[in-house]
Amino acid sequence: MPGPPLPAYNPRDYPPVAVTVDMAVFTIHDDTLRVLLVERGEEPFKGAWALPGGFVRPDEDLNAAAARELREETGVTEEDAYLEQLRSYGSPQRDPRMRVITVAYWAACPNLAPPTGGGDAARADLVPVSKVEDLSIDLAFDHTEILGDALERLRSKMEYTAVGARFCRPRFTISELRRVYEAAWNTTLDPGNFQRNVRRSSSFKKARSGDPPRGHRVGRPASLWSIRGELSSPGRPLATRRGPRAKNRG
Amino acid sequence: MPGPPLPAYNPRDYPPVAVTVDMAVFTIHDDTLRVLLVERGEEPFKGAWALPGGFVRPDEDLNAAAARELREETGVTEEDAYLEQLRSYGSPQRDPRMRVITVAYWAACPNLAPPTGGGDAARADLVPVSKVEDLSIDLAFDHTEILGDALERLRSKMEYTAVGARFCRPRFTISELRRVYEAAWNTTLDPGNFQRNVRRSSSFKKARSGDPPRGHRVGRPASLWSIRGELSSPGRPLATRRGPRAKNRG
DNA sequence: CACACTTATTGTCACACTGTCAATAACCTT
DNA sequence: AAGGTTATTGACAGTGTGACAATAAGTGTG
Repeated sequence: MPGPPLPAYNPRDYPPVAVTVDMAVFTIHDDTLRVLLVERGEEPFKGAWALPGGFVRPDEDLNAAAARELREETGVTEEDAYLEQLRSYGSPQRDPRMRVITVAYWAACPNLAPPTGGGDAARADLVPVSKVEDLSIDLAFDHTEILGDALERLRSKMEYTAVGARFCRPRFTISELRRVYEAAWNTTLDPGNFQRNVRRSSSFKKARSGDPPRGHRVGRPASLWSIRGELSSPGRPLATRRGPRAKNRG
Repeated sequence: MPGPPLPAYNPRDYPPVAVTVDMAVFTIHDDTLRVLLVERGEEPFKGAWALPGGFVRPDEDLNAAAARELREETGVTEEDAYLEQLRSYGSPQRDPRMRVITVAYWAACPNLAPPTGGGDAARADLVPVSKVEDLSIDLAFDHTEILGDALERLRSKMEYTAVGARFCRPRFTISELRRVYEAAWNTTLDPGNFQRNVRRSSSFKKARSGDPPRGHRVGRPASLWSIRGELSSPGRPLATRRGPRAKNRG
């Protein structure tokens, strides 16, 4: 927009910095909140699990880089998932090779399929987040911290937005949604109260009809719901998170 | 931590990227939420207002860079203010000179003094955020967007943390705190209800005694309060934000 | 000093929202 | 048709909230 010719910066005037994007891709599998991890093939941290990520390309927007990583790693397009920037991490020693500043993103994907080990040389897996939270698995670089921050953001965002529904397919039952919350918060929620809150929330609407939700068909069939508009809408919480591990019933 | 020698990256293998820190420094002055802006002395956007900021130094952590900028611009040390990373902005064209990725921070400062125009060549001022929100002032680069995001974060964080108190001195009256909320949310809050909520919140405690709060002494003198522990504590909201501009009374 | 005025603080009250738990509905299996 | 399972709706007590009234404790004035 500005008119006059600009003095170009000489890149060598500035210390070399690399900028990467790292992604915490979450999904619910087997009623468990999981994150996609890849095994590092090279030093440093060769053999350790890490969040998928890569360099931001010269003319690529940060969101575009994150969306590209998500697509490359999972095949999931930006349409089908919820993608949000978390924050950046830039401790001078976080990568022993050079100064690397990483912009962390997190994503919520509907029922992601566990990666087939066959494809790449790089192993990838959907790991229950509890394995990282209880330190059974130690991630490369500062990825344990990043994942912790991403989890905190995910869980808290589920309290006051409808983002939890992005773990479900476009049409879902209220029970499916409740199980998402139970998995993410590692808790148990009262079905009646949850039903009441979803029904009252302006973020959801009952689907006109729709396919019956497949699966083991037992009990009264549930009606299908979908997200109304953009999920940014606040509204009341669908449930309140007590402690990270509190149980209501059972 | 890893043992084997590492292949050093050749910086020239990666496109030149500069990493900066930009700060939205907020304070309350004249019962108005204001942000510190500086006037640009060079192209691009010469003469336009911009958020203060600068390059991240080679061996400097991001938070350290933000704290340094805060100190350089305001003299306020990290101790006296609340400082938090917002997010990063990296659109390829956001700076016409070269690829610049900026990590945005925001800060809440207690009663910052308006900069004395005398010192630097660079002019600086505490501008009411409304001037930027209603587009009376157009900021350089993508700083209008950054400031908008920072405002949203500040306002929403005030809902469920005690961060508003960081705009006050260590000891403050409940009314002072209420006026902070009223300025930040551009609204009016019921003094009785606000009092009740502060009293019930675990984030505050009544100061043993303390100096009387100076100023125009009229009306019943108020008792002094301070923050208890770290303000991250959730607790109930001190007030609920209706619309960005809703009024309760008056 | 009593009075008017201002801000702080405490109470009241109706109403909305929440969690607990019971009752009904609708389907599947035997 | 009976029993089992999940979905959905209700009933109820307890708690938090907004609106607003009442009281407390100063300041400044005639």
